[in-house]
Amino acid sequence: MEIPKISSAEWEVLNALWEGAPMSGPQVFRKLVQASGSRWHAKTVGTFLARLEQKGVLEVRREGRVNFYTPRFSREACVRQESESFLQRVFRGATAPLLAHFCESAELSDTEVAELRRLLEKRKGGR
Amino acid sequence: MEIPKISSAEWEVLNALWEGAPMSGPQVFRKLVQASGSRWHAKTVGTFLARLEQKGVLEVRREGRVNFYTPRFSREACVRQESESFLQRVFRGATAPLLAHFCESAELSDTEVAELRRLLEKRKGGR
DNA sequence: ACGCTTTCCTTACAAATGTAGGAAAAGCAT
DNA sequence: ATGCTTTTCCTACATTTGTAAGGAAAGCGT
Repeated sequence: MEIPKISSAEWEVLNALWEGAPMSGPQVFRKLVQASGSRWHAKTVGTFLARLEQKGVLEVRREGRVNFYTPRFSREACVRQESESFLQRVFRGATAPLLAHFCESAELSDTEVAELRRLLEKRKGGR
Repeated sequence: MEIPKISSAEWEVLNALWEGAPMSGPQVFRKLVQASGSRWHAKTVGTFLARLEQKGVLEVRREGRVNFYTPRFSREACVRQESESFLQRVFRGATAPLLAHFCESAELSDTEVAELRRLLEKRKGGR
């Protein structure tokens, strides 16, 4: 259940896979190009997929001569882990300043603001 | 004005320096031990300091045989840069889900909750 | 049956990162 | 003066990360 360290490039690959896994190498590659005009060569994406499998982050199912990859960990679990590490590293564990920072720097729609206020409301008085 | 990429270990060193720079190598080392029971050898901390200077992140003033280090960039500027990169990597640029995540996972005092609600309030209707 | 295309697997290599050790210089204690 | 201590500077080395190239195998078109 230990989630290995996921590098920056690997996050992009995973982000592609979390919407729409299982995907083959070329599918992931095309998705990355589509989604974010990926700067990587198809071969490079292949390397990332192989490494993620090595690390145990992806599961591979072979179909004919094609590999299909699926994340072994949920996006939520990975987000949780990475967020915790970010919180410690950059905000020394203090969540309130982190929230303040993103509240101030962000573009938020009125709807989003309302939603967040509701979330905070709920915690009122709860630990 | 370009802030170089700062690694995880380097962040810890910088965090020490931002409270109480300028500091000598040994001072930083002791602070890290004190503050977070640092796992690093004094030599290791020395390497980090040297690298940060190489990268142009720290300024050195020599006093006798001792080096005193000071960050060249404000904590705020570095936090801004790192936060942006985290936002893109993990939340694909969507601030609202990020806020929601930390709102839910955090321990927040009533005072902090109130403060944050005030921050959100202020943005109501503003971009 | 033969070559083109696709997909994978193996290997490569430079830069960044974590983790120090050893030597050198310089001051302190005696 | 001499040796112990402190602090820096240079060097080292394994691992991880970014970035692919080259060759192999297998299916497709003719």
